Amino acid sequence: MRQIQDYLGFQLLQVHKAHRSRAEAALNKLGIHTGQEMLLLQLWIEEGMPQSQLAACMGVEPPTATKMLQRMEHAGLIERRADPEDARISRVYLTERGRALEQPVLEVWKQLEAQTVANLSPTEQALLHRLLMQVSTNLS
Amino acid sequence: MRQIQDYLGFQLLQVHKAHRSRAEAALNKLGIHTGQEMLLLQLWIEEGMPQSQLAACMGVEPPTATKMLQRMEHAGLIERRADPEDARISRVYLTERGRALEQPVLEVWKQLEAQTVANLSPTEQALLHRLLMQVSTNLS
DNA sequence: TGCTATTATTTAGACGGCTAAGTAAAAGGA
DNA sequence: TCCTTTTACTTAGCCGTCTAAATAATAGCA
Repeated sequence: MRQIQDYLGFQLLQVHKAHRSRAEAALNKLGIHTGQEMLLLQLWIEEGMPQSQLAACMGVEPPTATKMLQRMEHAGLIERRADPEDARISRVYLTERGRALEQPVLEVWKQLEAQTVANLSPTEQALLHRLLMQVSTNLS
Repeated sequence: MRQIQDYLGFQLLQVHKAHRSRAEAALNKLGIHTGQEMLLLQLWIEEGMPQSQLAACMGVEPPTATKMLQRMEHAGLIERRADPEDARISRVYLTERGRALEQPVLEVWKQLEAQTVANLSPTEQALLHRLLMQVSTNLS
C-alpha cells in the first residue's frame, strides 16, 4: 500500500505548513500574522476597497475577512468606514501604522520567496508554477 | 511590481486550500474532517500508538493531536487507554466505527489523488513531487 | 530514599479558515 | 408606494494549527 507521504495531497499540506511556519515567524516580528500581509498587500495597491472585494482578492470567504479586519482594526493597522452612497458597503483604509509596514513586509515576502525557490533553476521554477496551476485547475 | 498571484507562496496556499476544500466535502459525507483521516490512516497501519508518535507521523504538534483525539473520541471513532507500564503515555485504539471507515476513506483519498494529478503525465507527476520535495527541504 | 530533572499530555488562548444563519440596507417589481 | 428579493456584512460555532504554560508521572542521581 502507498505510504501517506507519497500522496501529492499530503505533500502539498506539508509544504504549505512549512511555508506558513516560516512566514509566521518573520511576520510576527512586524506585529502581524500570516494572511494579514496579503490583505495589506491589496490595500497598498488600492485603498478604500470594499471588504467583499478584499476577500475575493485573497481567495477567502467574507466571514474570514470580517474576522481578520476586526483584529487588524483593533491592532490599529486599518480602519473601516461605511460607503456614503451605500451603507451596506464597508470600505477599508490604512492607518499610518498599516502604511508603514509596506516595505518591511515586502522585504519579508521577497526573502521568503527566495528561500522557497532556492536551488531551483528559473526553468524549474516556471515548471513548478505551471504544474501547480494545472493542479489548481483540476481541483477547482 | 509583482502581483500576489505570481508568488509561489501564494500559489501553494491556494492549491492547498482547494485541495482541502475537496477533501473536506468528501470526508464530511463519512462523518469526519480533514486531518482526521490521516490520523486514522496511521491507526489502520498500527493500532495502540502513543499520541506523541501519532502526532509525529502527521507532522503536527502534540496539542493539535490532543484536540483532534478528544473530538474523535467524542465522536466514537477512537478510544484512548493509558499504557499499563507508563501512565504518562496514552495509547490510541480504533473503535468498530473507526475501523469501518478504512475502505471508504482510502477510496476518497484515491479518487481525490486521481483528480489532483489529472492531466499530468507520470513524468510530470514525478517532477512535481521532486520539485515540491526540494521546496520542502528549502523551508525546513 | 528523596529531591530534581525529564517526558507525555493537557489546558489556555491565539489565528486562519469554513458553513449556516442572522441583520440591515439597497434594488426592483407589482 | 409597498412588499419582496438581492446584496454586504456580521455572528455563532466548528475544525486545524500553533505557542506557552500547567499538570502528572517516570527516570536519575546524590
